[in-house]
Amino acid sequence: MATYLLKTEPSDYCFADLQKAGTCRWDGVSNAAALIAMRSMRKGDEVLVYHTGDEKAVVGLAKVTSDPFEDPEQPGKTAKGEPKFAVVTLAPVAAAKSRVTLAAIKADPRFKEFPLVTQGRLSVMAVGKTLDRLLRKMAGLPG
DNA sequence: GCCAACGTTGGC
DNA sequence: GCCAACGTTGGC
Repeated sequence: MATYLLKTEPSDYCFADLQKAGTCRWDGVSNAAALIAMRSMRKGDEVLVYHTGDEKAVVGLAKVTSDPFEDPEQPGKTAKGEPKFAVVTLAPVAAAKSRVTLAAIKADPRFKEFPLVTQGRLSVMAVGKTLDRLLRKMAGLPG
């Protein structure tokens, strides 16, 4: 089971909205690198939710409740037959007991190659096992 | 197919 | 509000 990190602008769609709704379809991803990560997700994977804007912190954990599928609003396949604009559905797992800020992540040398730091504009990325464990520990999230 | 111009994102 | 980074678009 893999873990990913998803960025969102909290004024647009925040972790609290997901907790309130109980489920959501994570769409709107159009960046090529981010879509590759979306397509590699599988049902049962987990995602750390990161808020950009004023918060700039990991705020919660959610579960991927579907395999990637075509965005009904933008259907289409890639040359490989994968969904062009891949989306998944999510369900909330837990809010972070302690939000892990971007500043804290940047201050820790173990994150120096983490895409959140090195590729500021990437909105969906896989999180390796080591950093996943570390982030969950820092956030007070279940492992 | 290359490259310049432009737009968008996100941190400061 | 500004600026840097980077992706995308459009002309050639």
